[in-house]
Amino acid sequence: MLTTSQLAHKAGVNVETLRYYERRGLLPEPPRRASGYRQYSQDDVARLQFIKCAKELGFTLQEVQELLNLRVDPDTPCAMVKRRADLKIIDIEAKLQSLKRIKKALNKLAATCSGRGPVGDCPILEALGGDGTW
Amino acid sequence: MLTTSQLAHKAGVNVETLRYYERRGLLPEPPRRASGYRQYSQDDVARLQFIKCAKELGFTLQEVQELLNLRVDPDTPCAMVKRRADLKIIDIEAKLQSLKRIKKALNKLAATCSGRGPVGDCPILEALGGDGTW
DNA sequence: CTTGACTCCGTACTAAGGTACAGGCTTTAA
DNA sequence: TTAAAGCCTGTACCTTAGTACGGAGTCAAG
Repeated sequence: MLTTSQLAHKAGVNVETLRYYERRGLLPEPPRRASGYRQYSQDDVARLQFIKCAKELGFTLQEVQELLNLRVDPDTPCAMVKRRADLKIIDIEAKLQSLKRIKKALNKLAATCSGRGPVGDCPILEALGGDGTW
Repeated sequence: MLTTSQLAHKAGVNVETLRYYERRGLLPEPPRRASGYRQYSQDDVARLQFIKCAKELGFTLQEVQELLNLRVDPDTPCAMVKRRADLKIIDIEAKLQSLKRIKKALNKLAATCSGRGPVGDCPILEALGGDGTW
């Protein structure tokens, strides 16, 4: 069992952030001691790490919540859960493509750099291919 | 040559956002007509699309700016540019791994769903592998 | 040559995601 | 057993990334 500050430390977030996430519904309300102190589990650490990670990938807290809530339960028919998951996958696939493209562009830039070739005003945009179709 | 609103429309952003990005230094100050009206080029469209895209991948405007400013010029030695580019690449590589992991987890969830197997409280976290090591 | 749409600038406001108190109980280690 | 450290709630504040005005000048179609 972890205290608030222990969880915050393990997950690398601020103590206040925990309460904020709880209010937002991203963290389930943990059991309390008689004194009212919160008692967290290891699962909460994993959950927080997932949240942090997803946030860094550009998901809003709203979206993170949707990901965490994707579950098969009696109230949401199976097909609907699957459909939602599939939509998220498409979303993620698009992100993957964009990231790969930027990575490629950076590699190209690094290569150009070593090669001492002439470079324009904004190599990163040029390296992405000047067609401008994002 | 594009007017402010034409550029905004093409790039799918608000007119005010253009001025904001200019203030922040994300968009170069465009040439002006005698009247003071801004004159944008196609390059600006590409630049904006890149900004939009990078933002959706979780980069802050600050980071986007750093990406756009990665260039080989007399004031920044070649090796330094390369080093910065390489750091960004590492950053992006980490994002790619995380995204792939989430995608995999979603696929697993979708499969579980079809299979009608029993699921725990938070399938997405379970699908990620309960080790909690992010 | 006017009238409605567009643009300018400066400033103020918003929304999301936290962060920081204040005041008051608990725990714990000396 | 008491003082420091930790935790509780509620509320206020902060930063980032825009958005929305207001008042004034500009453009272009009729």
